[in-house]
Amino acid sequence: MRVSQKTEYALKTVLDLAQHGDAGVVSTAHIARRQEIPVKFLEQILITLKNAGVVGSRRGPKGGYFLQQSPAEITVGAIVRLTESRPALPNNGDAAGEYCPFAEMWKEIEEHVHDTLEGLTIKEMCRRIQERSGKKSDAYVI
Amino acid sequence: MRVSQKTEYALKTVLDLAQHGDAGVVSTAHIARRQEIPVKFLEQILITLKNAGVVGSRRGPKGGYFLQQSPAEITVGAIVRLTESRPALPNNGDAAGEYCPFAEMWKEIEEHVHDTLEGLTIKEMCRRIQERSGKKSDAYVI
DNA sequence: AGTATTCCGATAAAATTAGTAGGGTATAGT
DNA sequence: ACTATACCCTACTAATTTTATCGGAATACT
Repeated sequence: MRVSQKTEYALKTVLDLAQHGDAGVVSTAHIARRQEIPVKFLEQILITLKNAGVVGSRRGPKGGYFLQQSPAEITVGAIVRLTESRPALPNNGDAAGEYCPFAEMWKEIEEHVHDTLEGLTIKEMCRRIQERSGKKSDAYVI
Repeated sequence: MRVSQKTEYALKTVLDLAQHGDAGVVSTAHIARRQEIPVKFLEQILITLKNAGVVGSRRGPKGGYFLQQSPAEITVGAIVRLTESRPALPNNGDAAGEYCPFAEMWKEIEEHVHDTLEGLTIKEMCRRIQERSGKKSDAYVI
């Protein structure tokens, strides 16, 4: 039961764009350096995100990527669904007409995970970072 | 985000023992046939279960496996933990001192999944099967 | 023109999962 | 004691998935 590196990268990428995309676009190279993602791998991920309409792009010098939806609209679930394409949990259906109680169990868990991820937005993630850094500052101030 | 076939097999195996182990032991061959699990793969799984103390065994003719704990004591989580050994979710910790809000998110989800699986026993799974087959019977009776 | 950057397809390497092979070991029944 | 049965164990192989890498084409800015 695992989440792929690709998904983790995709999330960090969108978060990076939300945090550093204020003034225009952000280049692949910048994201890669900050989030420690292999450049070529990141390119693929960005293309995926672009095809899904999450980000937009501008080519050529001074080019780069930017969020095409607001951080408040982009849910974590939406990103995860893009990169975690395969059937999340065993759809080991009721083989041979047999009822399998585990299938039901997995389904319930899957739904809960889905709802949780769908309830978390990139904006919320940014807020949590703010919150954390805020607390840090307080400690220093005192 | 997936659960391995091995885990699914292990769960079905324990369930099979709970359902067919009333009168002594159940052989690998029987479990394999009923649950459609490759025999040699099943052997490995049973050894894992045995080493964990979930099942016991008797060798020789008329030998086989049996539950060493009561179905009410065996939780689904206990089985899953045996076969799903690797770190469940990316412990992509706070690399370079950076705070990562996703780590926290995954942790919360992981805990919920853990609690859910830990709250479900094999006995409960058996009950659900009973319940389901009971409803079926009712339909016929009427 | 020259350069920076996104775009795209193919391929390769690594890791994990799923399954096989083949023999070893204990035990029940004869 | 012999033999058949079934557990026990280690190693290996095959398939799949994940994680990249490579090389270049398209595009846009200066």
